Amino acid sequence: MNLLKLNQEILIKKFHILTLQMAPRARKVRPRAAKPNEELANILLEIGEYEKNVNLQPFKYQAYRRAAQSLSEHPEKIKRIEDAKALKGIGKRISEKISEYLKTGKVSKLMEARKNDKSKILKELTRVAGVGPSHAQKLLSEGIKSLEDLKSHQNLLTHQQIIGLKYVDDFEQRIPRSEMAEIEKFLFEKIKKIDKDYTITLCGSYRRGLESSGDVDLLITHPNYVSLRYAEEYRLKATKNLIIETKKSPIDLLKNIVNKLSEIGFISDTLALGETKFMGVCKVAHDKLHRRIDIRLLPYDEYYCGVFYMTGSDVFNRDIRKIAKEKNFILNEYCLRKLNPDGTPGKALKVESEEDIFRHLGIDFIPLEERY
DNA sequence: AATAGCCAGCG
DNA sequence: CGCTGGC
Repeated sequence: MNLLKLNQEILIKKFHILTLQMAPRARKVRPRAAKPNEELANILLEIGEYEKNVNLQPFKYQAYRRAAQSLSEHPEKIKRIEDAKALKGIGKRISEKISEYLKTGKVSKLMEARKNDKSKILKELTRVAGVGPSHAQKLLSEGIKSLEDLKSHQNLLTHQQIIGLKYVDDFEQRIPRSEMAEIEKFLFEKIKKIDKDYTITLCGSYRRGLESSGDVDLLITHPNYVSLRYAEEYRLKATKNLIIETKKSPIDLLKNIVNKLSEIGFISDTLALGETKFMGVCKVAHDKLHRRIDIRLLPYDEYYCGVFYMTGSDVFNRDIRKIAKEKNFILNEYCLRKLNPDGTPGKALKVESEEDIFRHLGIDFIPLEERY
């Protein structure tokens, strides 16, 4: 009996009942404070989008987003500029905008951006999935001014963008929780039929219990696929039954699923398909819209760090990673490691559930519904 | 200096 | 191959 087999059996036993990580019931009451600064926050967000899409300034966009986030979380209406400056993420330039807003009720930079034709067109073009600020500028320079123009000049688009254009309207619609649950059930049944050892988890806001989601984010794993780190630690050798990450043997674990889901008509389009990541389009029933779906294959030993990370929220992830750092751990998408006195990371800790992450960090488990 | 890494497409 | 863009 080799070590691998033993390990696998233990893991499989342990994981079997958890194979489908059921998402929690929807939040009953979302503890939602009033948002007295929402208008201001939205103005900043809009300026941020302008910086990103028109001025190609993604970092300014991030800065505006952070500021907007601070403001919308702040429970009291900002009346004086000093109150705003005290919030995190609000520095000199942004507080100037807030000052102007407090005095006049508007921000001239935004007013100019709104009446700027170029920015209107770029905003319209970037509605297409796969068209970012850079492509949008290029399209504009070739005379494309609207989605209508794009429809008649598809030769200017990549395959991804053609699909994005085809479904622009669908992709802008949120996915109701009930439909997410239907998708989850469907995927579970179909994937288990391919191979019962697959573990699958629908992550993102759905897993946190929100009433709607932007897209479908599915993580999958299989005991036959482990990380290189894990293989080295247990001195595992790749075999026909064990695939080790980064060993250049083709991994079919994802493709098998994608092929099957395409065959039965659930997946309608493929945007990108590699060995570990699929991006595409799905539709769960005729009366439903087309939805963006990502499927990621993770090594078995890294699964729960991945699930934790992909469940978010991103703000929550940042907070937890900070706590980890304070306690001399380093947490990322793949693993949790204790830092040595010299600051280098030690061996990956065993993480076989999300609870393990909290346990290692010495903090109480934070329920899915509370991960803002 | 800013999240990170996968995939497509291009030269 | 390495780079860029998008997500």
